[in-house]
Amino acid sequence: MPTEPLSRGRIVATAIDLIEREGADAVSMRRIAAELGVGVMSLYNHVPSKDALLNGVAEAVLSEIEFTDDPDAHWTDRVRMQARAFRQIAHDHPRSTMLVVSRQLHSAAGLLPVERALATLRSAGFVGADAVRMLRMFIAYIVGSLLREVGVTPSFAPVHDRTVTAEGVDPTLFPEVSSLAPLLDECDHEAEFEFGLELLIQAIVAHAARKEGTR
Amino acid sequence: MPTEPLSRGRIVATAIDLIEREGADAVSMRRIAAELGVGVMSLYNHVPSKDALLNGVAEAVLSEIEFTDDPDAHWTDRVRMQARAFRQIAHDHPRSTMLVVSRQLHSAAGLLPVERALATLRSAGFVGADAVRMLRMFIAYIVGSLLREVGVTPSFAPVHDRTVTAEGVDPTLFPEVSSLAPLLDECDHEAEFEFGLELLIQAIVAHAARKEGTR
DNA sequence: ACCTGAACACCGTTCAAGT
DNA sequence: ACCTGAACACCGTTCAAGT
Repeated sequence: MPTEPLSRGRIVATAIDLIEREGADAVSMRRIAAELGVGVMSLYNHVPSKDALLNGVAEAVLSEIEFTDDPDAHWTDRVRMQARAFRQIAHDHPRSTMLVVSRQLHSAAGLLPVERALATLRSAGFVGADAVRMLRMFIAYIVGSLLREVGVTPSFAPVHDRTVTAEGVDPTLFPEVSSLAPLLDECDHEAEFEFGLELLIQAIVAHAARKEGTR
Repeated sequence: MPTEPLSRGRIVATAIDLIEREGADAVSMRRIAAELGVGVMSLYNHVPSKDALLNGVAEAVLSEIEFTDDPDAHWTDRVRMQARAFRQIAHDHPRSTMLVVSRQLHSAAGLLPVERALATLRSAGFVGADAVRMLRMFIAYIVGSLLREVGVTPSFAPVHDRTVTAEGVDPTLFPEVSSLAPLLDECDHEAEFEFGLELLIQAIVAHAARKEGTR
C-alpha cells in the first residue's frame, strides 16, 4: 500500500499521538520521523522548526474543543459551558495540556475561544475593561485547574522523602497538612472544578449587582 | 583566590542565575559546569540528575518567599498577604516561575505554604474538605495568574500572522477581540491579580454566610 | 570523598546532493 | 517541490581512572 504523502497535518497528528503515549519529553524530530517512516529532514519540508511544530500541536488540540454555544441560554450557563469545553482538553489530551496552556497562540485556534467568551460577557453586560478583567480571571482559574488536573501543579500526595515519610507528613512540623493528608491525597477533579467555577460565577453576579446598585 | 568548594547550594544558585539571565532552555549540566569552572561530571557528586537539580531550583525559589503572617489579623487579610507573597515569585524570579508551579514538590519548601494556608482557612472556620476545596481554588487562580504574568499563558497581543495582521485582528472574524485589542494588549498584572483575588475572597465570604444561614 | 575525561546514545538544524 | 544522508554543535549520563 502506498503511504500517504507527508504533510504538516500528519506530522502534527503523529506528534500529538506520541505525546499522549509517552509524554512531552519523548517528542523529538528524529522520533517523529521514525514514527512516520521518513528521514528526519523530510519533516522540515512541512514544518520550519520543532518550536513551530509544538505550536501546531497546541493549535490542533485547541481546535478540537467542541464549543456548543447556545446564544439563547442565560449568560451564566454559557460561561459554564465554555469553561467545561475548555476543561475537556485535560480529559482528551492530558499530556498535551501543558503545551496548550503554555504557548502563546495568535492564530484563529487561539483567538476563537477568547472571541466567544468576550461575546458572552458582553451579552451579560460586561464591556470594555470589565469584560477583559472577567475573561482574564476565568482563564487564570481554568488554566490553573487544568494544570492541577494533569498533575503538574502540586496536589501534595505523600511520597517518600525526608519530610514526607511512608507514614505520612511529619505532624509536628505540618499539623494541618498531616491531618488533612487523606483529603489532599485524593481529588475529584470535576467536582473541584465545578466548585470554583460556581463560586466565580456567583462572585461575578454579585459584583455586577453591586455596581448596578451604586449607579 | 581559592574557589569555594562545589556544593549543591552553589550549583542550584548558578542554575537559577542562568535561568533568569538566559531562560530555562539555556540550562544544561554542561553549561552550569562551565559557569562554575568545573567539569560536567563534578556536578553529579552533589546532584543525582538534572531533574533533581531543577527540583532544587523550584524549592530554592519557593523558599525565598517571605510569608509575614500576622495571626491576629483578619483571615481575609491573611489570605491576601499569602497570595501576594506567592505572586512575588513572578517578580523575583520570572523565568523560574514556570519551573516552580510545574514541579511536584513534596519537601518542606513545598509544604510550608500549604500548611500556612490551611491554618489560615481553619481560623476562618473552614475545616476538612471545605478547607481543601478553598485552598485548591486559590492555588488554581494564583498559578494561572502567575503564568499569565510571566508570559506563558495567552495575553493575545496582536502579532504578524495570517489571522492577526499588522493592522490588528480581522474585525469580521473576531469582532470582540478586534474591538478590545488595545485592552487585551496591555495588562496591569498587579491590578488584575488583585481584582480576581478580591472577587475570590468576597465569594468565599458569601459562600460561608450562605452555609451559615442554612444551618 | 571528590573530581575528571572519554565515551555512548541521543538532540535540532544546516547544507549539499539527489529526484 | 520534495526527500535525504552526512555533518555540526550540542545534550544527559555511565564508567573507569585518578587524587
